[in-house]
Amino acid sequence: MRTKGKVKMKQLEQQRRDEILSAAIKVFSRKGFYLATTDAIIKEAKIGKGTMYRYFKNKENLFLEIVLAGLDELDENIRMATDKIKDPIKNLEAAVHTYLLFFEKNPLFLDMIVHQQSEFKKKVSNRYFEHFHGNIDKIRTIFKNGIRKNLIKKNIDIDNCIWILTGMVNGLIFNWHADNKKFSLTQKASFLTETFFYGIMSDKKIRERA
Amino acid sequence: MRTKGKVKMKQLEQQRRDEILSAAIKVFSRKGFYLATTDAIIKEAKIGKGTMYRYFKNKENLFLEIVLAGLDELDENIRMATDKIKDPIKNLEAAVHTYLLFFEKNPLFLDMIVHQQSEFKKKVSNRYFEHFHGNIDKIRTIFKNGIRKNLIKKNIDIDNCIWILTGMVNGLIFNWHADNKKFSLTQKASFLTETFFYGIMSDKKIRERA
Amino acid sequence: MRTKGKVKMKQLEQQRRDEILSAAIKVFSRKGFYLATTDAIIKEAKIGKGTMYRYFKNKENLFLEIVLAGLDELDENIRMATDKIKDPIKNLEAAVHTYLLFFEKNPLFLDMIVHQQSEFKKKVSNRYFEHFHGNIDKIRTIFKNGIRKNLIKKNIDIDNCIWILTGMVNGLIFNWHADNKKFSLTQKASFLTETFFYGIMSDKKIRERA
Amino acid sequence: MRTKGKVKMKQLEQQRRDEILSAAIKVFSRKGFYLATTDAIIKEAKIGKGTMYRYFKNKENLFLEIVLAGLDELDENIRMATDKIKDPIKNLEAAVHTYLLFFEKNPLFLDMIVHQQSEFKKKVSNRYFEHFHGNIDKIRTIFKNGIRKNLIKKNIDIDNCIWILTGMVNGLIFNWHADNKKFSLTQKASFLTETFFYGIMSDKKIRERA
DNA sequence: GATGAATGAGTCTTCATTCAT
DNA sequence: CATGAATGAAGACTCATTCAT
Repeated sequence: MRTKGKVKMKQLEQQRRDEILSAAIKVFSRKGFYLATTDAIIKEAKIGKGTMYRYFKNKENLFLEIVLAGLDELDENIRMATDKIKDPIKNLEAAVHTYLLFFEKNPLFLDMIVHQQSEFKKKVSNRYFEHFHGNIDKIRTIFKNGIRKNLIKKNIDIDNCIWILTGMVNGLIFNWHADNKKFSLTQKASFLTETFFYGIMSDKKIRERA
Repeated sequence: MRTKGKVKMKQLEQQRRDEILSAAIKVFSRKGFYLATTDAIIKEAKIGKGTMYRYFKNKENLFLEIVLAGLDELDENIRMATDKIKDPIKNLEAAVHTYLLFFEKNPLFLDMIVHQQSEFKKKVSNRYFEHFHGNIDKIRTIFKNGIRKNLIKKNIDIDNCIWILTGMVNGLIFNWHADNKKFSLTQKASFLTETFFYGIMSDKKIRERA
Repeated sequence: MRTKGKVKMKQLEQQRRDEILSAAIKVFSRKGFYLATTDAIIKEAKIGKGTMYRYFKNKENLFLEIVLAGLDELDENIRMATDKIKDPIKNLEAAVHTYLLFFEKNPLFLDMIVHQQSEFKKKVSNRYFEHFHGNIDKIRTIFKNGIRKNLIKKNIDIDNCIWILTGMVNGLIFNWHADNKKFSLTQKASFLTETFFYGIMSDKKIRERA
Repeated sequence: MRTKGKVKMKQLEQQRRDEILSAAIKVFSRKGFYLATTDAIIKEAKIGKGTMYRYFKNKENLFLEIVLAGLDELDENIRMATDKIKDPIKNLEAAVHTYLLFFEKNPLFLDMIVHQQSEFKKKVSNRYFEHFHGNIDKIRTIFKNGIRKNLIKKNIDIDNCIWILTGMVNGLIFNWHADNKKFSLTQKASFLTETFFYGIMSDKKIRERA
């Protein structure tokens, strides 16, 4: 009985915690950390100011807990998805799929991490993608030429190619930044394009496939 | 005469502008937008508060001008580097190289865009890269297996492979986010790994190379 | 029976009250009124928040009750100690002794009344007693001179003298403050030193003693 | 010219500082440290919130500066008043007089240090001085008896005596508290009354005076 | 044109008090 | 009756922006 009561309490507390976390994710993803106000969070969670501080030490901790919990879940998802797969290729495929799936299923989580500010961001990113889209047309033309000249696979989806290539490049930069710029970006450039063009598979494997 | 005077003024003004921009880049890259104070910027630029507001409407505008000027320069660099190159493959290679070179030469610019906060960021990113590095060991093992089984090119640099793969994945996600999540992430997954493994080149081209 | 039950309840209630008071004294004396939190008090008393508010209207009342109870006890002690003593001198001596004894036995009670804050207080009082102790050395020298010149009793304890003198002065000020500054401080100055030097006894009494 | 300008600026700054200090003294003395709000202080000083924080790091620092400046002034006053006085008795008399004069001239300063809260304090101190005044009548009677029995000087002002005695006692307690209760209160009791009754002067000096 | 003192709206955070369980 | 989760009023402090000199 007593145990039950305690469990019930814990459940209620856990539920309340989750409600706050859920509200915080919404607000953080909409506004980013700095523009998200505690007022907005408690209003979203429909609780009083003090309640938020009962469950979380402060705004920063609340944010951190969300991020860390997300990363833990992502870890666990990948671990489970790849645990039993012996074939290295399939293992990587599964990991990549799970990783992407996580962000697809938790779009707010990604927003939270990347977001800076709604209005502010728009101004930057609008202009940023003006820039990108302008170039993308050029890149598209280049790919078309490559295909026409039979350099590139015929039935390939050009837009996919572009996503992948720009993803590779931006991702490399992001990794470089996150790794405190320890390696040289440009030294990786040729390897990057080499991989993009020819992949990483061995000749034998390629021949087998053919 | 008057024109000359005006030009001189303009030059001085331009110089003053550049000094402020330079100071702002330093501060923004160190602290991120929200933790960078106007006080820190004017102190770095050795000017008065009012002067900053003579040259830039407000803090946000100052930040935007830096970003947009950077993007313009990047655009121009790529345009110049690729202008005369007809071969699509070489064109892409040049573009990628120039793109990476820009961020390598302007590390503060990247910091400015990505940065959140020194201490705060550390807490998130430490944990974030714990997560990453833990997984990277696993991935490394997988690659070794792939090489041992003659699935993957023998002399490949595994760490480069990992940088490229994680870069592809994170970059795809970043593009997806920046593009307002219009496409499905997981639907790109198989194409991503396919490209990573086999590249985008046509069989003919591959044979020629061989 | 019912009466007995009630009495029992009353006893329990009284005991509970005393426990709360005792806990509150500890916390108030450690932290002072404003920095003492109700949380700290109920934790010290090992009771719930609501219970405290059952027994005391609010934090202020709890504090007041402690002070007033203390003063009542002090009154009672003095009354009992002096009740039967007819000789005015001895009566005063007994009263003073009892008064001092009370604070000596209830150091927390004094802390409660005087305390401001731990850290904060330290900053003030450190500096305050720097000031005092610096002067005390000077005063000590003066007393030594007085003794050497046979102005002051030979076997007197100089430090005691200083305690008494500074006590007289600070106490006068404290009384003046507590009495809403109705009298003139400096007009009391000469009477103060006169008393300190020659006491209040009549010449006859002094001669008798000699 | 430039020097003058700078001096003028410094003067203006100093003046502004003094205005804030003056306003803060008023508010702190009325309300005590904890109940004094920064809002009340800036309202009293007729300045904006930020201005206060331009001149003082925070509320605590503002308070401390006032106290420490007061103590420094007090020190200096005493030093000047006693500097040239060789006679130990007269030196002490001068010091006591100057000390009391300082608090008489700066009643708000004393309030600031001693104050706790307006309304709150009243409740305590009303009751506290009920207690005192009740006893004071008793003490007055005792003194009258002492005079009637020719134990105490005939023309003495009884109320002065009481002020001095209670001042001695409370002051001793205050010193004891401030000195972290290192000595025994009651052991000082007999010395206290002895001094109160007979003073500290040598027999020779007393005889001379007679 | 340059300066930096002044401003006050806007934030986070605390804590006494209440009241449903 | 006891409890402690919930509340929100209140307060300290920051910092982008303005404007008199």
